[in-house]
Amino acid sequence: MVRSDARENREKILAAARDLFLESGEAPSTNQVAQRAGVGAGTLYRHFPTREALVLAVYQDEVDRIIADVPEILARETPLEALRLWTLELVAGMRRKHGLGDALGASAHQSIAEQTYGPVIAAIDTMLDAGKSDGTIRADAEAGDYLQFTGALWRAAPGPEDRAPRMLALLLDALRADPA
Amino acid sequence: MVRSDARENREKILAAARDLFLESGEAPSTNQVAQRAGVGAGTLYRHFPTREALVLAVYQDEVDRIIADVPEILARETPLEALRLWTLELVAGMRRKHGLGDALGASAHQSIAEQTYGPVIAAIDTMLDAGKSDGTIRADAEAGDYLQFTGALWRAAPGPEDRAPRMLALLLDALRADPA
DNA sequence: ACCTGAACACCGTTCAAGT
DNA sequence: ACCTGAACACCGTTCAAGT
Repeated sequence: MVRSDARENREKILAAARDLFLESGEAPSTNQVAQRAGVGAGTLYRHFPTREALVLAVYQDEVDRIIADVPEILARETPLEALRLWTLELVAGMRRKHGLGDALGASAHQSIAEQTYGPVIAAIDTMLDAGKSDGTIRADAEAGDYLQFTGALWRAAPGPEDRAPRMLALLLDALRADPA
Repeated sequence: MVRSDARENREKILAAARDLFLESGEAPSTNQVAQRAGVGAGTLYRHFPTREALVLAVYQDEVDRIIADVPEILARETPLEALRLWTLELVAGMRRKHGLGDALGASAHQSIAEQTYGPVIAAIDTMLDAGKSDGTIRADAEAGDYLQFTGALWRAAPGPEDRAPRMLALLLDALRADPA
């Protein structure tokens, strides 16, 4: 049985992590998060056994929200255009949450990627398959490769000029089926 | 005047950082590096005022080595093929040094990217320009966008199967000039 | 059952004291 | 001029003691 105070604490911790990150743009320390949430450090570690688990939970939320948009976009746009619009959303979302994983280390990053991998791949596959069916997307396009490429898009810092839209156009050019 | 012991210490510290990283695959702490190099912590900070500066120095070495290969490759290969071979080298080099920057944080990552940016862009431009001149590479190809995309290649973990060669082929397809 | 918060081992960095 | 290494403030994580 989960006590209601435990459930509330979990939410308070997640909210504190999100808020602190939004305020500073830097990944907050676990002790900072616990203090902001008004709980002891041990309580944080009861709910999230490791810093990685806490960051993962925040990411998962964002990714779920973005994935949920796919059916609607695909219903009203052509497959390639749906892919373009959705990818811009993904890029914006990843940029929002990015710094969170900064203090994490390679293996932690990888396990986070693995946890969120399946659903995102499924979302991309939905759009790729639609394009392969109507002949607008080349048949050998791979969702895994595509996802990997999107990483390059949100890492392109939008300084004076955002490279992402132009890079995305180039990438979609590569995916377009030959008119042959 | 730089004393010879100071010059030697600089080299010892860099070598220690490289060795420790090679052994563990994880970014070593500055105190670990100082101990391995056989110098005090303060000496390390005299030569590299910040952890970031130390990591940057190790990266710079690797990048310089890779850039130096461009003229030779371009002399014996077609521009697109030179770009392909050189990019595979870059991917291998980046994968070798990657974990080093793990503990660094977004702003440090960015300043490292900026420091190494110019020479790498120049190297890519050499190859792109060669291809634009002979009409094999589309005229609107951008070195900055290309470099950004290569980040997605070396981040593609070579697990059971390395995605990088196939992703690179797709990317080069996009750069190829229309036969129109 | 769940919580608190002092404590642990470690981190990057500093600085007084030495040569 | 350059070096050493103890010390500082902080980190992620643990665990005895409380309710």
